[in-house]
Amino acid sequence: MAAAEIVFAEHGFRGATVDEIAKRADMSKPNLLYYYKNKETLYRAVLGHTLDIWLEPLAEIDADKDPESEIRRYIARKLEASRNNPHASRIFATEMLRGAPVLDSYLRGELKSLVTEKCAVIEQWIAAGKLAPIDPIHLIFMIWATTQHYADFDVQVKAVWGKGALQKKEFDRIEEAVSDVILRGILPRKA
Amino acid sequence: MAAAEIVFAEHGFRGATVDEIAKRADMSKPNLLYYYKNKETLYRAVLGHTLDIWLEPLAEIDADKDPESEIRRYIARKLEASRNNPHASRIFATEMLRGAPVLDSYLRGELKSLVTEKCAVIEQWIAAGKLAPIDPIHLIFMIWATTQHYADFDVQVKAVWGKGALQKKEFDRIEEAVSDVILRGILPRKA
DNA sequence: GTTTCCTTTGACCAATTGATCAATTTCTTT
DNA sequence: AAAGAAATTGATCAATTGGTCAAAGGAAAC
Repeated sequence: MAAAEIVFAEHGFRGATVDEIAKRADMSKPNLLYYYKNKETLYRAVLGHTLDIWLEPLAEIDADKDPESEIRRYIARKLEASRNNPHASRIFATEMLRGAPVLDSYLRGELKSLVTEKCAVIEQWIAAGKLAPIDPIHLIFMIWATTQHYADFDVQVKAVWGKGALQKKEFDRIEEAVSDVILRGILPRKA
Repeated sequence: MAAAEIVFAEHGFRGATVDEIAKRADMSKPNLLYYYKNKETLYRAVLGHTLDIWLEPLAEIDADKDPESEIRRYIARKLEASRNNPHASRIFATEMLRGAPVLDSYLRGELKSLVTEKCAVIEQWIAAGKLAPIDPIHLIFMIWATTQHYADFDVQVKAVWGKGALQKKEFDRIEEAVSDVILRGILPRKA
């Protein structure tokens, strides 16, 4: 699974080869296909693991708590997930790039309902004057985009930022910078 | 080229097949290879086209003008590029995902210098009290991430937002939402 | 020790892949 | 219309692909 994650993340479903995955897992190709009957089964297994990581943090947002801490925590969690599991993030990206043939129903179903639900929470916060009047869905997209960027475009970030591998230290700076801009952007101005 | 863009965008370099590109361009495979001697040459040609679109908007940021209009315009331009050329955006993404073997030197060279230059501009604005003290590079990353998200994760956006194809109307709403949050996030508060 | 079941693999298969080539068609130039 | 250049393709190649299979290896049960 770990080997498959790496290869699928780098080359997408079609670009990945069963042989490369097998070699990376130090086993023969037939042996790999003994546990997963074909490439797609393996892909779906990996993708399933990916989804859990992806979905979890959003579900935790609590309407009863205060928006600043909730959103700050959400951004932190998302960045943490990107750091701890960059391959999962990238596999998700390749799946989206090819039009999400496998995840399509998940997107329209589970994910959409969860997002709708959390959008309502944000609207509630806005109505209570705790947030500036923004479009909730784009706020969510912004957080997704930004946090995933550091995993998916890791090479670009490293090259342009001039850092080597991004360590916890770098991610802490990222978290601070991202949270600050977004929260300043959505919290109502003091009277 | 247009056909190649589509196929490379969907499946990445390794996942794309010369045959599929040829068929999409209504020509035979040998005929395609008559103009581009191999798959990689074709890929590099497409990628070159991509880069122009990618780099251009950033270069336009002008230190002498006011940050609000400059950044608003940059976001608008980036979103426009994502809308007009979603495949370019996606090809760039697949290239990053596989570790940028082709673009690596570009990232460390041309792109890095341009970013460094524009970071200095932003620092200048901050020093002049025209912007809140933020980390310029993360602001740039945020803008890149967010604007590209709507092209690269198009399926996800459509599925979750519940829209069909994203038209100009949708992109106008996106532009407004994104610009508002980011600008509120970085402009200094009125005294 | 031997039988049974799970695991592993080398050899192999058909299909697909990127790429070549000779032969043909189409277009340009005269 | 003839000659030459450019464009196009069917046939073909070796290599790689996803996947199968029969046989061998290893661990647990008896």
